[in-house]
Amino acid sequence: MSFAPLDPVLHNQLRLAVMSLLVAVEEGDFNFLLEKTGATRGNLSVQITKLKEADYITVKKSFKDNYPNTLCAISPKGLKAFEQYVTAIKEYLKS
Amino acid sequence: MSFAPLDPVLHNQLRLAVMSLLVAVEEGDFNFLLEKTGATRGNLSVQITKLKEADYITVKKSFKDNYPNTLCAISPKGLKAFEQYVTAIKEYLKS
DNA sequence: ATGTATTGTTTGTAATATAAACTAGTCTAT
DNA sequence: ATAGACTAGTTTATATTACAAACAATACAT
Repeated sequence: MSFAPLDPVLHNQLRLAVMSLLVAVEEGDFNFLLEKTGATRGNLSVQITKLKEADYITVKKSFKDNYPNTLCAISPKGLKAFEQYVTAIKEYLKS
Repeated sequence: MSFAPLDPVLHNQLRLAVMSLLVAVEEGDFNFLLEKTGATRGNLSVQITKLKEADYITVKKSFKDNYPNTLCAISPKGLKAFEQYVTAIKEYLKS
């Protein structure tokens, strides 16, 4: 292979967008991610779960102004994976 | 959306690799792509078909040394799509 | 108490990815 | 000439994935 494999967890539009946002802000809640990504809630919920299962993000559930609030933050493992993904896909992009 | 949508035809590891190769070489046959990508023949066949159906590549079938030979080349539409994909995904990568 | 809004989760369907199995033909050695 | 191995792909079957619609649980408003 001339091409490094692309982490399947990250090679998804919405999950990659979420990770990109979390790398930048360090912490973001469900609505922040919802708004920034433009995703549906259902899809976002699923992809957050997948990122959490991969230990790429941490998810803290609490209440904010009486409403449930889901806080996401990137994990060290997630940051590393993101950086590796960036390196890997750049290989594909340089034409 | 802060993030431009990613062309689903290109947001696939093998198809992206094929396009990346074809952008560089302008013309490549099945075995060239097979070797460079490390894909299985079955998978490569399917993805070449999809790229052709999207009019991102042209496919010319002929015979070379008595064996069937499938020559792929990027199309103007494909080149444009590839460049747009590159632009779009870079948005996700700059953390 | 009834309706509407908020914040998510679960489920159902359709699309996708991939390797294994298959097809069609060619070369080699006997 | 034919059996066996090889080349060059294609088709298929299965498993996974993506995503939106439907659902749930609570909160707020009238």
